[in-house]
Amino acid sequence: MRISLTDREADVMQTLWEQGPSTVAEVREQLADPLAYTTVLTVLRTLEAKGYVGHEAAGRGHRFFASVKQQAARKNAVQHLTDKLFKGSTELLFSHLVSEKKLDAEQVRRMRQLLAEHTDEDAPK
Amino acid sequence: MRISLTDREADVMQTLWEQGPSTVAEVREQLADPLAYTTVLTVLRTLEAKGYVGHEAAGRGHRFFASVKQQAARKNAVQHLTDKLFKGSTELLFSHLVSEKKLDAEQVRRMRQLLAEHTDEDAPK
DNA sequence: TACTATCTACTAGAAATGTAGTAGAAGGAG
DNA sequence: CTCCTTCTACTACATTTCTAGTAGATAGTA
Repeated sequence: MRISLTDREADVMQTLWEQGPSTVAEVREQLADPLAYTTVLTVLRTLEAKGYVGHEAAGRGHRFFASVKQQAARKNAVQHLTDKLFKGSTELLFSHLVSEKKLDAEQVRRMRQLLAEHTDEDAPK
Repeated sequence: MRISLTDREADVMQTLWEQGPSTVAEVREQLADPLAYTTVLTVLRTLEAKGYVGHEAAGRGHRFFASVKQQAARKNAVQHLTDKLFKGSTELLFSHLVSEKKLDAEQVRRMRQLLAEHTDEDAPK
């Protein structure tokens, strides 16, 4: 499934992923920008229409929940970015991250660690 | 300067970065999707209005050129993605790349190489 | 039961995005 | 000089994104 989120939609999905199933009011409280109640509801409805969110009755109102995984959304977004600005090359993106971001020694260490783990999995011997 | 490109704008910028200053017709030829001549011109005008592109007279027509660096655009886009879907954490993005993308041994080797170079620069001793 | 707060459904409208047509200028071909 | 091609400027319009208002249902409260 292809997942494409607008900026605002990403904000809302983020709260659902982090907080779990939530009411409109709960999502609204979590958002950094002050939006009208109905605005949040509209975004949730859009997400539901796109199939990324579902809802169930909860007392007087509804409780919304993410129906796509955060990892899937991340994968799609990274792929999109890679295609559009890095000629489809993950390595190019990686190289950009390493050289452009000012990483301190500790960060580099952790990244090396991650890579090392991955290498071991792929090429155990 | 903050740089935000739409999908189509990114396509056009890509040809300008790769091919250098180009006429509308030249940009059009480079694009993967078959767009009307005027459509390409419109996108270029939009980019110019945003300040990402400039143009100079060239015979009967114009020659357009990128006035922002590809690296700057990449940086902006990566930052945006990181903020929206990775809680602002470059490390989280990195970790996603390493674990989600199926990297072969050779790719991992090159990435380690890149990191190693970076480590040396930052912490020579 | 009447009032008030809370919620959803429906509607609305500005701005951005994506694509393209039309008119008209200009230059080369015959 | 007239015609055809090429190119820009201006206009147009559907779709998506973003934000929010209004109407009406519902449920707790006095």
